Amino acid sequence: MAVKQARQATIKDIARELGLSVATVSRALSRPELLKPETRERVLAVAHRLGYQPNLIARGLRMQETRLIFVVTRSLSPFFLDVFRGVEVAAREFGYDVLMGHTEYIAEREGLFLDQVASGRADGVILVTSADAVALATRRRPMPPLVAALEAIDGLSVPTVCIDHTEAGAQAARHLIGLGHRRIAQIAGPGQMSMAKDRSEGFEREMRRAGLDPSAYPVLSGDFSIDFGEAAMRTLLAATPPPTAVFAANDEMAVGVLQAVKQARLEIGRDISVIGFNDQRIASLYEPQLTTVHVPTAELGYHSMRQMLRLLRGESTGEVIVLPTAVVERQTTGPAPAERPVRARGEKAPV
Amino acid sequence: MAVKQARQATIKDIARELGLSVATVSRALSRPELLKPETRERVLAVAHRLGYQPNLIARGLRMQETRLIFVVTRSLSPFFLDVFRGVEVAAREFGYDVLMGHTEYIAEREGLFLDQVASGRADGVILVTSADAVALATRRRPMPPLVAALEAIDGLSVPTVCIDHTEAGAQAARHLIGLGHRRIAQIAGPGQMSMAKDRSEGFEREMRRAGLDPSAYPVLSGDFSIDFGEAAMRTLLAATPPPTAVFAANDEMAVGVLQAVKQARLEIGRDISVIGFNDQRIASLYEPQLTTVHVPTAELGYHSMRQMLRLLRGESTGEVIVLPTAVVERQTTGPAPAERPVRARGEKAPV
DNA sequence: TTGAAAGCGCTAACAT
DNA sequence: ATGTTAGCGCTTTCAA
Repeated sequence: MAVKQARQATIKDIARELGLSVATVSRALSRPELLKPETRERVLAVAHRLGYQPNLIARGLRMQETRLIFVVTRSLSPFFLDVFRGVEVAAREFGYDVLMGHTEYIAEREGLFLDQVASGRADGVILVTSADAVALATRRRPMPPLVAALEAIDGLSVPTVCIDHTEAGAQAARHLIGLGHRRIAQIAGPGQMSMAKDRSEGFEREMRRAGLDPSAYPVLSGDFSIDFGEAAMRTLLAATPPPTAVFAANDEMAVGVLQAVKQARLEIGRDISVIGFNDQRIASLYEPQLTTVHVPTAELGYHSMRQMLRLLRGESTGEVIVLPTAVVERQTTGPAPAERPVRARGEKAPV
Repeated sequence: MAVKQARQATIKDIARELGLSVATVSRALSRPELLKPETRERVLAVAHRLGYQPNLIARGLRMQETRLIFVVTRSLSPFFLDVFRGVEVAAREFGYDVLMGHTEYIAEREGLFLDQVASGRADGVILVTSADAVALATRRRPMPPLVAALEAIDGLSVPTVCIDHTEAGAQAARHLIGLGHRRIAQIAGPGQMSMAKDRSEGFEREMRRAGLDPSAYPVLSGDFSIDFGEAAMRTLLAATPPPTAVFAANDEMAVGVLQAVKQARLEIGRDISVIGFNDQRIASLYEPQLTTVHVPTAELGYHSMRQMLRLLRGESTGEVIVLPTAVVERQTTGPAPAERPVRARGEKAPV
């Protein structure tokens, strides 16, 4: 007696089996208080026996909502994972599901995720760092619920949860300058990313304020990879005189810098100070432990989801939340080394 | 003239605008060859102008498929990310989408993802490491399309793409033994994870084969974290005599081991050899670079997705694909240190 | 080549 | 307290 049971049970199956209407079965599942307890029990029992699972597609079609949010990142680095975890916490609090997708730095794939929302697969997307606002907004009517995390999307006014990248860059500079460094180089992020530019600008602004020339060393623009950091540092080390301190726009590049410094047999934190950005796990894991600008990743995610929820309820528009950053001082930065005196501008050489 | 355009356009809107039936519009979009070219063009033009996006929910309801696959992992470690990337490659080749979710080691959350499939949100799930087969299979009728990646699911016969964890453990042991080590300790993975047990067993089997006692040192069962590895190693270092080589069941614990060795001011690769497992990025990044058992993560993902596709077409059942592993020798293992001679069993002491 | 109509599984008015 | 009915947006017979 091969019982054919290949199909998922539906409320119709349950209704038929009990001689009830589908409406009653639906109510038993979603608004049990409306039913006579006995009926409710009977329905639930059969539902359980049949292994019933509500068809969320059908429900979504009817309700016009999925209670699903997509988190879209550019890559799958551990950094974004931390943001995602924060999103999840908030999502779970409010009965939403979250799934993660990534674009591999292909700008148009951001749009594809938005289309998924337009297609009813999710209620909204949290975009952690966006590439191309113009392409995003164009040809998308209406614009699906969208919140920007980590950085604002240029030219697009959507709820945003970010950090002040400019100020964070300035913090890095102040740390180094406060330690007495004057020959300071920076390794920036990708030139097209506005958050990379902001960090860079904040950094340079602070250098100028301290009377230093931010272009004394070439500002190398990297791809956030360890390899790039290493190569860049080799270049910087070849300068005469070499810098005594380096700011790398993320921790991975900073690790590359450290590798190069080690290879050059210089002492980290003494001959050369290095500060990173993000405070990823590798920062405290690497040896020596990396001084870096802490970014509250999980909080970024958490508040992004909260904003999304508000947006979905029609409560919020274009609001910007800025989370604080701070330098975490560990082992890779120290006082500027004593040196044969280098003249500051306008200062006279001793006789 | 505030144009109200809050709703996504539907085929109905397009049909109305052109005085066509929804059927024709639908065909223009999905089976254009059936239409008079001119009509097709008109439909496409309006669709484009209205920013039309097909409602995948509705289509899914009708077609009973989503072309979406969930990849479910226990945690969001970089290791699983690599597997996910492999899945994506295969998915894209065949016009599927993939989204990633994780269970935070909560066994029942695996079931929730399966329920999502039963609920029509996705066509199947690729489970990268499963906790509880029994709970998984119970009360789920019919069983949604499922493939196991990385390890087989005990007691559940589903398509599987894995490595031979037992053999991989044996490879680690052979490497150490081949280097002349005889005082070898191991730090195993979580006791409930069968893949952890398998690695452990393979390792011990090989030790016995070489006449060594695998329980000479306590086998510590950890949670795959760096901290555990470090603590475990401190324990092992306190033994007299301490081991000259250690096998850690993943790279993170191995890194913890290395930290402890450094703190003890012993030389890695000379006083103590350490071998890890997985060959994650940190393995080649850490200093010194970690010798480890390479696991083909991306391939694991890629083939899992291929299996899923086959399963969805009704082509495959219970097939198991085993991918090869191999020791990658780097800097943390070396010849066993010369020592005051320790007698092998039955060997006479010199007079 | 196109249209009418049914139906995927569910929920919510609106009856009763 | 429960049933009837319409409809979410789409695809697909079946007819014309």
